[in-house]
Amino acid sequence: MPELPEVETIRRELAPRVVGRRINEVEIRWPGIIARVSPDIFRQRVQGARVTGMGRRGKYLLWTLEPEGTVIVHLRMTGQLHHHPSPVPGDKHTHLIMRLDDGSEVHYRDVRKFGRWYWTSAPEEVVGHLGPEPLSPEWTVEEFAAALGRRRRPIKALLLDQGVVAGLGNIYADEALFVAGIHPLRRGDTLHVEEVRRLHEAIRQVLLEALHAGGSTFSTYQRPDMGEGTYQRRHRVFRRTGHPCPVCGTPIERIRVSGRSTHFCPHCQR
DNA sequence: ACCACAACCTGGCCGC
DNA sequence: TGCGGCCAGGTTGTGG
Repeated sequence: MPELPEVETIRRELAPRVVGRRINEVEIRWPGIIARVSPDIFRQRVQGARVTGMGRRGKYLLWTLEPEGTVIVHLRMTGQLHHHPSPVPGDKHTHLIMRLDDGSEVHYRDVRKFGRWYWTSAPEEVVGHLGPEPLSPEWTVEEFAAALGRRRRPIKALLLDQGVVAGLGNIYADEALFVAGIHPLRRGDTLHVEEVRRLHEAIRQVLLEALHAGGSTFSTYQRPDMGEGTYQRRHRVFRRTGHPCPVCGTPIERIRVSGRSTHFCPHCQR
């Protein structure tokens, strides 16, 4: 489940291989992954364009094209991007192949086909609903507090709301709440200033730690060079139900919050 | 405005 | 061994 650290890792590995290259051909094997425009239009707009930059907003990867437009990719649950120096056939889960002008290929694999590819001349129409970037210095405690202060939903649900802050998913929401010592069912509007400050810092800390580890690798996430992230080894609570809390030893509990499995320490997160 | 839940998909796992 | 059913979780859409 690629979240911000995984998408940023992918961006860093893919960009040097792709930026500056011309996209000679786009092969779409599963048209359902193309959103907003028809697969034919997508192919027309992308084929022949040159990639001049690769950026990220939240969990979205943005490829800037010349002469016009932006390709935006969201990997959702199981999407993977791989770069191959020379042509390979792909497998039954390979749904899109880009052939570049140096003979290399970018392959998109997605077992569950939830991921989406966009072409747009107005990226804000796709990513404009996103809240601030948590690793940007412009994301302040004050802004975070303002986004939480009026909300009655559980803090776990608010962290997963991409309009509150962009890029957190189930893993890093649970990890950040643990580091901040906040119970996932606390209502947003009941957090004290000090707790908001701790959570703001915890979010940045776990995202940066994960980024330095190359993200978390489960069966469904791989880096473009086929390497693996290692942050899953350092998860404190996520998918560690019954294991001892790394701080106090109390068994980690699992509950459902807003329909999502949620892991926490009942002693450290009251 | 708020919330719950289904839908999108498939593979892995569990129990029988 | 095989089969049915459930679960995983990001996002959108629907309905209460």
